[in-house]
Amino acid sequence: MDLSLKVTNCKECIYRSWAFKNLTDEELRLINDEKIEKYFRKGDNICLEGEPISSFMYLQNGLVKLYKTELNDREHIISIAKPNDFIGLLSIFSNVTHVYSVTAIEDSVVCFVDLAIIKNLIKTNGIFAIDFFEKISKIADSVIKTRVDINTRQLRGRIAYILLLFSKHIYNSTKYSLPISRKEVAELIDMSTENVIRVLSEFRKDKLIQIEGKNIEILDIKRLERVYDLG
Amino acid sequence: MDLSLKVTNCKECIYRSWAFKNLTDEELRLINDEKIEKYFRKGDNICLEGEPISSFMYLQNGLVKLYKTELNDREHIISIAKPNDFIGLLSIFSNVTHVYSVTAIEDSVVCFVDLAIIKNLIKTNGIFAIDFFEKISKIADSVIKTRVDINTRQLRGRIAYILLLFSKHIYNSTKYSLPISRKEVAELIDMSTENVIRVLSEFRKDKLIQIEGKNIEILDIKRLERVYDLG
DNA sequence: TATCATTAATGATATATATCATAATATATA
DNA sequence: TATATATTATGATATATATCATTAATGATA
Repeated sequence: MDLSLKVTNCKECIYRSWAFKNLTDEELRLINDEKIEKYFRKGDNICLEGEPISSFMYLQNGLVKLYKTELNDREHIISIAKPNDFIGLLSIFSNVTHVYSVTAIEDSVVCFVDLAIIKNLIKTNGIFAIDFFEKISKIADSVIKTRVDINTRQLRGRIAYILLLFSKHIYNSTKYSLPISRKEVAELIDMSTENVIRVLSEFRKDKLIQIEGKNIEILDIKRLERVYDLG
Repeated sequence: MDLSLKVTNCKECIYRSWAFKNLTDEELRLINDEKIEKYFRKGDNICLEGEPISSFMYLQNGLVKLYKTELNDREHIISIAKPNDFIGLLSIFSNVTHVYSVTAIEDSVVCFVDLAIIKNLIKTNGIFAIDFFEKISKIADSVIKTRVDINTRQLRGRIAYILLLFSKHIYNSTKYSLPISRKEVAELIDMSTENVIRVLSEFRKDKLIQIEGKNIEILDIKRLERVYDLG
């Protein structure tokens, strides 16, 4: 799909029903007129840590990573956002500058809506406000849960977690192409790149998965889930 | 202080100016009439994972821990909440049951306000809605940041982090009584109890801190910060 | 006060994980 | 296409951390 050819009208956006369902036609037209839809190639930066926040960002298509650059300029991935996620997490309310950087890990489409418009909708449309916060809270809550789930497990449990995450929550299939490198997996679950590779090889030898480069196929999801549960 | 003798009027509550500043007298009276102020002794449960959420909970006084019980029924502490924090984090918008358990680690006072009242204020008072989310977002954001900061460091850096956290963000002093056991510190930063004790002893030998049971005094905060920065 | 249970402390050992080294493969770039 | 660069892969080794064992200290309870 050549994303650069597609322009979406908010009214017809398949995600509208979820995030922006409680808007009047008038309010929706306002967003549609003001929104900017941008296309990013894999590897493109969407925003950088420290830059001022001016827009509410909504991932319409693709996949992006949210990450921080540590003191030793190692990168640390906080989470992977999928279509329908709000990319800026809660920072848009709690900060004036971006707390994380965001980069496309697949070709992606991001909708930018001026923050002032969103804030004004929250002020003037109470039903929208409640729905909006419900949505944004779920995403933030799941980021916290993910961090805890990862931290309380060791290598094998963490790798199992990641494999299941992509399978269940992102691609909805036991067969997919891993969108990030082994190094990025390491940055996401706080382990060394070598050990990510090693554990993946172990899983292959154990017939839990099949690997060919980026292509992953989960062969025994029940056993993989048990590896995750055991930590 | 015998907390059980004190009852606070919302209008005079010292925290009101921050969280509930944009309410009319009428709205404030509604909260004041409906709120329930409960007193908890150290060790008392305030809410348990899985229980239905019916109130918005606000820590007026004391200190509490938010934690999850893992499969192996080890407890894992997500964060420590201090006066002025919203205890339920974002779950009140994203869930119908509590995602974490909350227990007092010092004698504490919690205000319970019926969720329906808060949600109604969000719907009808736009300025309040914005302020409220700003506040709640900051707390959730800082929980995420803390988790990342801890996970990207190893033992010495993590212990330094905890010592500095209590000093800077909770007690505002380099000398304080640690409100949690070594075991709970371990549950908060994902390391073994023995190693928590060991690293604390190391820090004592290095003249970074002085310890007498629960009493901690940071002797060289600059060096302790460097230990944290180095990871 | 005596007794029990919990917490703190420390050493020895086992295990988990990171780092270093090297090679093979894949991917980008000129 | 050739060359450089990054990624994947695996083994050997060093380091970090957990676990086990034991004792001391502290706090709770009768």
